[in-house]
Amino acid sequence: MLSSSSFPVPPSPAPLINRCQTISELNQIHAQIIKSSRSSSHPLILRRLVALSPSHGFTIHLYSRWLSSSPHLQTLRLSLPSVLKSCGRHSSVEQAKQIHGQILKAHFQLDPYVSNSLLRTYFELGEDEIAWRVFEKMPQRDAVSWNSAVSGFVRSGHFGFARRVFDEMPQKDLVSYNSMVDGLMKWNRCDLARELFCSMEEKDVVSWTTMISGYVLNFRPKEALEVFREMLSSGVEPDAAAVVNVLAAVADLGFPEEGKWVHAYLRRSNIKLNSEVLGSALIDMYSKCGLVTNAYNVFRSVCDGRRVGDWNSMISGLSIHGLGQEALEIFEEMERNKIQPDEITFIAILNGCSHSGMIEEGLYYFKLMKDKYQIEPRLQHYGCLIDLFGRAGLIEEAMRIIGEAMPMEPDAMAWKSILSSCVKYGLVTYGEHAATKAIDLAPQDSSSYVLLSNIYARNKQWEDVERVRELMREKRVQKVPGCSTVMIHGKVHEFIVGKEMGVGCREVVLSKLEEVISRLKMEGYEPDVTQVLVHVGEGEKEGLLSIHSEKMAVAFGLLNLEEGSSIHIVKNLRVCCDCHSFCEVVSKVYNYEIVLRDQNRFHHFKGGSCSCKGYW
DNA sequence: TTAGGGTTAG
Repeated sequence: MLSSSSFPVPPSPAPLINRCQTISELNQIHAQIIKSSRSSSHPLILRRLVALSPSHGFTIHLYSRWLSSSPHLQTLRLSLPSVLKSCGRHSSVEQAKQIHGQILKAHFQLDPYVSNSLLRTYFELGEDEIAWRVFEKMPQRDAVSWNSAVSGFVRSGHFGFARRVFDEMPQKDLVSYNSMVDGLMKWNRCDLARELFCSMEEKDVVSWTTMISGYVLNFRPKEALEVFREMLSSGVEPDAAAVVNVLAAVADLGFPEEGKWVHAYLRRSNIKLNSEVLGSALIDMYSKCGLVTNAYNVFRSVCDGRRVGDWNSMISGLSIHGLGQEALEIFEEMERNKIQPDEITFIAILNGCSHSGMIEEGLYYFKLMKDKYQIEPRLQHYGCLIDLFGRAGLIEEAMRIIGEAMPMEPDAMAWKSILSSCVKYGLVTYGEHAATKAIDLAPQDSSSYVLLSNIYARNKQWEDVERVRELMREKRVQKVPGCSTVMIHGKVHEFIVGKEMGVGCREVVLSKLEEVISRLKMEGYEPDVTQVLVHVGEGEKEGLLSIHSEKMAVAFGLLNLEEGSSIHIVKNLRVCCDCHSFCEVVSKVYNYEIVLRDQNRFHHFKGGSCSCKGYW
């Protein structure tokens, strides 16, 4: 450790302060500054302190100490934004109000620089009404004040107010437009956002990134990529934030071609690859596109092993590929390297355990999280435990988590997790109970109804199946149609249940499928006709089942790709049992590898078996 | 330097 005397304070200590990476480094410089009684450096110290995000208590302590030494007004003025920022970040409403009082006492409310910080802090604390009063009472509003009000209301979800402030603004600049476009996107109004964006005379990298992230947010990754291409041709150079969003769009789509191109673009660009979150975005993109080896290579080469997010992305990537053991090894390496795991790390770990059927390990890490790392398990962690037991068929243990172990009320997701395990193991009574709870909590979510009706159908309770259908009609719940996409020679083809394909395409695909199914039957494949929502004649049912979107995608792949190659499919819902065994047999009989990403995870079918080993 | 876009999550 360096002694404080080895840090002579230069004429301007700013560069030294900003270079501090740890609180103790900062403390040493602080000691020097106090000795040289250069109190004008206090605001810089405070700003760096907040950037290093220590405890809020420490920030307040330091600030109060300065306050009691009656600093110059200018010193106080420059310190206020940092202290307020800390209050906002640590949800300290009372402290913020106290500082508000001090501001009024010193008449700083006349100063937009100070009032704007106050405004932002109240929005961040969820105190919209106070924020609005501060805004209304401001004797002088500058561009920052107006823009803070717009973005404050956008963030808090009061879009109506954001629009009003935006419309009333005396002068709009780029920041105002970008905030408004962002608000429209967050409010799911892609069309209006696009319109406003197009009307802008000047667009900077933030404007383009706002559009890209907005489309990603609204589950429209294709449009996000189109905007990125437009951006490149318009001559605006992307930065790290832009690329992170583009990678998120590629990860959503699930086909790596575009992602590889973005990665190559990054290497050529001036963007620093190991900066901030780019590494974890790349890892995530490769894992979600099925290339977990590429993800691993990025993790080893691009990332420096210091950011918890990189580790989390890697663990989560291995987990969704069913590589639970490998995920645990990465976690152990993380512990050896003294990287502090966070709550996301444990969600990824627990998810990995549940996708690999590792019950003992899952329970061990759940305990480790609480005991060693003092991370209080949240709803999501309990959800993972429920999933862990449920997937393994241990429904009673899963129910015990809900009934006894967790201190909070289960959400719809927890009940749906129980429900889908009941479908898998044919447990009608538990399934009915879980479905009732899930529907209660999320009445518009069609999946609970569909799962319940599948349990009944499997048990041949056709009247109950009809009852569920009636309930759906009553509540106007629309079933989400299954959709599978497959990439053939660089072009994405989409198959949606109940939606017409291109002219002639349907006939070709269906006749191929028919041929495939009859060949598979000779190899022992028996279509499982129980997972159909509608009760119809046996022959008809088989027909309905055969058009699940992933089957069409497989048939299309067989038609267009050479034997021995890999068919890469992305599906929006969870794969059903029948399609799962269909893919298994296809991979053996036809000698194709099938890589299928469903709603939850990856299935790699090869030589008649699947990497998920039945855990999905 | 008080205002706008940023990864990992059952």
